[in-house]
Amino acid sequence: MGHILNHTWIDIAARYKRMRGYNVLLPQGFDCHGLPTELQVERQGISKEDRTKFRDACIAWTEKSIKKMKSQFKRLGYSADWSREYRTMSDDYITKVQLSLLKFNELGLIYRKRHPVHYCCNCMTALAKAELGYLEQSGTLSYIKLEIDGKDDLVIATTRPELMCACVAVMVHPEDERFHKYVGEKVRLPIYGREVPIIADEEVDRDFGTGAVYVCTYGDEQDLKWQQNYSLPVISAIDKNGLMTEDAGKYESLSIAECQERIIEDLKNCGAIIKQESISHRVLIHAERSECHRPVELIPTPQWFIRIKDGTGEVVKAANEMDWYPSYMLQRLLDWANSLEWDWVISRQRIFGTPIPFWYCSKCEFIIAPNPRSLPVNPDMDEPPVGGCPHCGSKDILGGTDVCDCWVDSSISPLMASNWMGDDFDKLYPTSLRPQGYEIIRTWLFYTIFRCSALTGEAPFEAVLVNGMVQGPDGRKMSKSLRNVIEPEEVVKEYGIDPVRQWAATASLGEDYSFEFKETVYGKRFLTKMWNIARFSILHHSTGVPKKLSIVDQWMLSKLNRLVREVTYDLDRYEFKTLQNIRDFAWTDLADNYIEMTKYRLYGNDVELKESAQYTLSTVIDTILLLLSPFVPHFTEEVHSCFGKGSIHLRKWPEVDISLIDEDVEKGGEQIKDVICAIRRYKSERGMALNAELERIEIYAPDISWLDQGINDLKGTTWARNVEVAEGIPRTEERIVEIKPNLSVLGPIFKSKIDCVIKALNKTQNIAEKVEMGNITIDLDGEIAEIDPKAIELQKEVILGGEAVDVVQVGDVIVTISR
RNA sequence: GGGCCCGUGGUCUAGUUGGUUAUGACGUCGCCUUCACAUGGCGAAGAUCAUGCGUUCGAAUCGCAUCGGGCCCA
Repeated sequence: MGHILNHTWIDIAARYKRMRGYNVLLPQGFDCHGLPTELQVERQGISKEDRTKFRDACIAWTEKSIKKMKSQFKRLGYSADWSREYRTMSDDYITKVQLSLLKFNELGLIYRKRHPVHYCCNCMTALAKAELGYLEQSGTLSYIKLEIDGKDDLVIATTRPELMCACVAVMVHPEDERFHKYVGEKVRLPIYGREVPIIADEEVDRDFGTGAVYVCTYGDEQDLKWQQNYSLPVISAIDKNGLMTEDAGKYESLSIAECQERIIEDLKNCGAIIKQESISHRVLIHAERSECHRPVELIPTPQWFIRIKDGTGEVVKAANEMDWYPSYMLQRLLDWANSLEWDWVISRQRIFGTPIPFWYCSKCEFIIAPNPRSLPVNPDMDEPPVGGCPHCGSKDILGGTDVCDCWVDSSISPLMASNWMGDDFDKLYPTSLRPQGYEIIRTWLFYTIFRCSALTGEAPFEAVLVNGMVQGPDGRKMSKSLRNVIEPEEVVKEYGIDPVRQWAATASLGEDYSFEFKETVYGKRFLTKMWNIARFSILHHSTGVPKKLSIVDQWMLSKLNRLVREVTYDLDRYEFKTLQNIRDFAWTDLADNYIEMTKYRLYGNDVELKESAQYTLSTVIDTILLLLSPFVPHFTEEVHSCFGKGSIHLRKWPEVDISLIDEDVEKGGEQIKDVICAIRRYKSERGMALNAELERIEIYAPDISWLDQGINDLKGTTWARNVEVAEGIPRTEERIVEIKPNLSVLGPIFKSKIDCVIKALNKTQNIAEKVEMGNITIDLDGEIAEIDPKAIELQKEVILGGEAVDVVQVGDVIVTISR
């Protein structure tokens, strides 16, 4: 459903822009590489031993998924330029990704360095964060005494004494008075005899253990952070087989558990352990998407990096120059960019991905890039591009099995969509609009702006459109365990795709949105209603231009043009929920009011009146279909074909005719409509048929100029034999029940005295007369104040004057009805 | 712990340059076969606008705090 939301939005935008005369390129590609696919293939029982076979299985699985997604997009009516479809696993795409990395290397933005990865020694594999989980376990917390200068000592608490050999510092809290005097000193490690510094840092938890903690490379991610922040050395205690390294000294080659047992014994023997207690703590394990559930180690391994930290300034500048919908989403990117602490680790120890296209010298670590003409390359299989290291001459040139983080692929997709290195690139780049879920602003969007700007000198898009997450009908995140997952297929099967598109259109920018069946129910009902409106219109369709339009026609056309103006304004801002304005107009203004008010003309014999109604109705339905066509393309195409005008999707967006928008006309039409509605309601309340005849209605209003023009409409629509319109009030009495001061006018004038003003107005005698005379003065504790009569509205109540008529009141219009 | 966002009738939702009676849908209830439409029409009930304090003549709307939820990050 997330894809449906996102793709409906961009499709509406594309269709709208095409109608506005733009030559739109709507590309679609598929991001193929990544962990989920590998896990799917593993689940099929295909082993990673044979990397080529495993990769082929991933490709096959992905092709199947793409086929399914593509058919979903096509069913949606997604108007992509399929001839430009790209797939990140294709040779062509891989070539461009590798080329982009070659260029980054020329710019000096690529480097190789040891960096810890989460590693499962049981499965012998590096893990992504998505595969990790925490397990609450009981363990032993050991209090270990460390000597300072041979005279004083400091006690730390740890659950991992076996990592002692990798200890590079001891941390305390800067405000912890117990340790003030030690900060800057060094402690000596027992058994190893090495000295490490004592450092103060605010992130130390003073309440845990003794308030002093040792940093090992690496016990956990906090250790990593401290190691980086204080540029501490890195010592590896554990190898990929889960055995202690030579740095562990006499414990070398022992397993982690054996080492722990032995070192505790040795520490006890030398008196370094002063206390042990059992605690419950969280242990990082290989938990998600796996049955392994064994603890995970952080093991320093050579990784490839892109130097990104120094480039954040340019990303911030580019982001600031883009249009953001909604605007506040820019803040997320800026916040992330400005708080970036590390460079981007782009290598992954996986199989299904773009190979890192570099070799390196085993002696001097010099990075060796292939000739761009030889791309795509796979350093795992291909011969190195040189016989010896250009830097030190060593013949020992190594490739590797690392592949790229999948964001490396997708972060050049705007270049791929714009045919990078191709002949029309300058015409297509930068792209206009990027749709995006808010959850990957800090990854995809950030990397994309950075990479594309670095490669072309220009930001990849002019505007960013951010959507929220789709939630289940219960308002919670869709998840299999909550059993609230809705598949698009089941919804489409029941309601059709256009109601689903309507659901997507009414979501707010950047906000989470629940999928609800009632929305598609409403969407489908609207289409049924619209279908019937269209059917009615076809019966009365005419292409003739009338000599004269009635007040009701002018009212309708004014409201129609106002609608076109509003919808155009909204769509220019990607406010797709403006669909609701179109639906309200079609249902209420057009179907309930205009059509009902014109039936008497359409079925009548007066040719002139009939022609003007036919013309107006035809114009309105045609315009509404155009406005709806980006939202419900299948439905509008079908209806449009019934009018015999070819494809609606080749037509232009309606122009606003400002000359037809007239506030006075609208007020007049509204008054006629309100009277008619009141009489329909009157009939309904009394159980009368709407086409029941009435003997006579008399309409009284302060200003009858508009009602006078609508007298035929009033008569024809209410089925009254006689209609009279008169100024003033009928032979009834009216009483003022309430004075309604306009606070938005009087408030700013009188401010805190407004309460006194209202009281004084309520006390004023003959207020109705004074309002009509245009002269109101009130006494505010001796101070005389003048009030503008326009700021006062009188609420009147009509009292029957003894005659056998019913009275209906609409605003300041009074209608008497004789049955 | 940090950043951003959200909290409006039973459910979902519109509305934030402060201003008169808070929008609509779904659901509920009542009435109506009417010449496009019963997949419809007309009407009714239903809201302490999360809570508290503040700014203001006036707060769903602005500020602060609290509670609850989401996403990303640590």
